[in-house]
Amino acid sequence: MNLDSPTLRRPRPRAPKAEVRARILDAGRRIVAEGGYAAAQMTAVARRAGIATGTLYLYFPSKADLLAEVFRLAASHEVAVIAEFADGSGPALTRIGEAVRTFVRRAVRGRRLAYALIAEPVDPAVEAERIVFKRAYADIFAAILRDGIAGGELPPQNVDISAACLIGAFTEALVGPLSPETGPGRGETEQLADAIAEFCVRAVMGGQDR
Amino acid sequence: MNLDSPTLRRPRPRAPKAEVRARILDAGRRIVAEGGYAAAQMTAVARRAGIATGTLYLYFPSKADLLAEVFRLAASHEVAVIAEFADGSGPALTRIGEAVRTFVRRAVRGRRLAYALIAEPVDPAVEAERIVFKRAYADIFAAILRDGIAGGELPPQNVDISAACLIGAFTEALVGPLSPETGPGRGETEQLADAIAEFCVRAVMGGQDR
DNA sequence: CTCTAAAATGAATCTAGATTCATAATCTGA
DNA sequence: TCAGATTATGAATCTAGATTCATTTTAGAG
Repeated sequence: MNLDSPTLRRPRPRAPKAEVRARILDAGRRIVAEGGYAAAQMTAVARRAGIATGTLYLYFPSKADLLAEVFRLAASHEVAVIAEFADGSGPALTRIGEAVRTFVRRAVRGRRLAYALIAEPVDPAVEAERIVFKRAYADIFAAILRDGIAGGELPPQNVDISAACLIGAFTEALVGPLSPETGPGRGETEQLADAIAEFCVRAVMGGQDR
Repeated sequence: MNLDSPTLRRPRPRAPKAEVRARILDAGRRIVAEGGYAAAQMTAVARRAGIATGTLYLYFPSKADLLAEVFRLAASHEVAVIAEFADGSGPALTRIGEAVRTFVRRAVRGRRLAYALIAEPVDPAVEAERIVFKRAYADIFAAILRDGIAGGELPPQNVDISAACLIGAFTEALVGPLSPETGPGRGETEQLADAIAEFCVRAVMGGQDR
C-alpha cells in the first residue's frame, strides 16, 4: 500500500514546527532565569510562549523532558564559552585563571540562571543534565591540566580529581554571592573573580615555579 | 479559678515525649540514609518509627520541619567531627589536610547519607539547613586559615573565599564517587582522600615554603 | 473499677500541578 | 470552496502524598 501517495504524509511545517519548539524552549529559559524552577509550571511556560497548555505536549512528552532540554541548551552555551580556553595556546595557568574568571563574571551577570544551573534543587531528569554539564566542565579543565603537566608547567597530579575539585571550588564560592538578589556590584565582582581564580591557580600549581 | 488543681494540667509523660520524638528522628535518618529523601514519605517514617502517620503531626508541624530536623542532626554530628581539627594545635596545613581526609573517609563510608547531606535535591526548608551546614564547615576552615596566615605559614588570601572554595572542592570531588552504589573500595578511598587533600593543601599554600 | 484528659490511630480528605482529550481552528491540495 | 488531515485549545481529570480529624485507646486520679 502506497502510504507515500502525495496526498498523505506530506511534511507540512505550517507554523514551522521547529520555530514553535524554539519559542517554547525560550519561554522556559526566560522563566527559569527569572524565577527558577519553581516558577516553571507548564501553564506558565505555555502562556509565555503564547500557546495553549496542551500544545506543549505536542512538542515535549513531559515537563521533565521540556525542562531538561531547557537546561541542556542553557548549559551547553555556557560550556561552549569556557571551552574556548581549553584550546587557547597560552600557559595552562593563564588559561585556567581566565576560564575561571570568565565563568564567575558570566554567572554574576546572569545570577538567577546561573543559580538554576549550578545549585538549585531540581527533579531527577534535570539533575541528570546537571551532571553531564559538570562533567563537560571537568573535561575542559582536565585537558588543560594534562597540557600543563606534559609541558612541565604543572606538577603531576590526578587530573580528574583536580578538575572535579576546581569545578566544585568555583561553583561553591559563587553560590553564596549568587543566591540573594543582593549580589556583588561591579568592582566586587572583579575582586571575587580574582580571589576565586587565584585559589584555583594555586591549587593546581602548588609550589611549582615562582 | 484554680486551673492548677492536681486533677487538671498534670504533666504526664506517659511514653516519654522526648523518647518518641527521638525515635521518629532516628527513623527519618535511617530512611534517608538508605533511600534518600524520595524514600522519606511520612507514611514510611511513621511505619519505621512504629507509630501511626497522624502521630507524626503531634511531634512535628510538617514534613518539611521533620526532615529539616533530621538533616540538622545528621549534619551537626558531621560538623562536630571536623570541628576538632580547628582546635588542634599542629601546623595549619596539616590540620586542613587531615580534616579533608577525615571528611572524605566518613563520606565514603556513609555514602547514601553523605550524598543526601551534600548534594541530593531537597525541598527549600531542608536546603536552608544545607546552607547552614556548609557555612559551619566554611567557618571551621576559615579559622584554620586565619591561624596559618597569622603564623606566616600560609600566604595572605581572602579566607572566606578560600574556605568556600575548599568546601566546594572536596564535596564536589566526592559527588561522583559517592552517588552510584559502586563506590571506591578500601584502598581507593585512601587514594581519593589523599588526592583531594593534596589539592586542598596546594590551594591554600600556593608557593609558600618548600 | 470508673472516669477523663491526653495521646494515638489511620482512613478519608485536600491540594497543587501535570497531563489528557473531546472539540475547534487551520491549512493544503484539488 | 470543499474535504481530509493536522495542529491547537484549555477546561476537566488524575495523582501522589501530605495533612486532617472523628474515633479509639491508654493510664493516672479518685
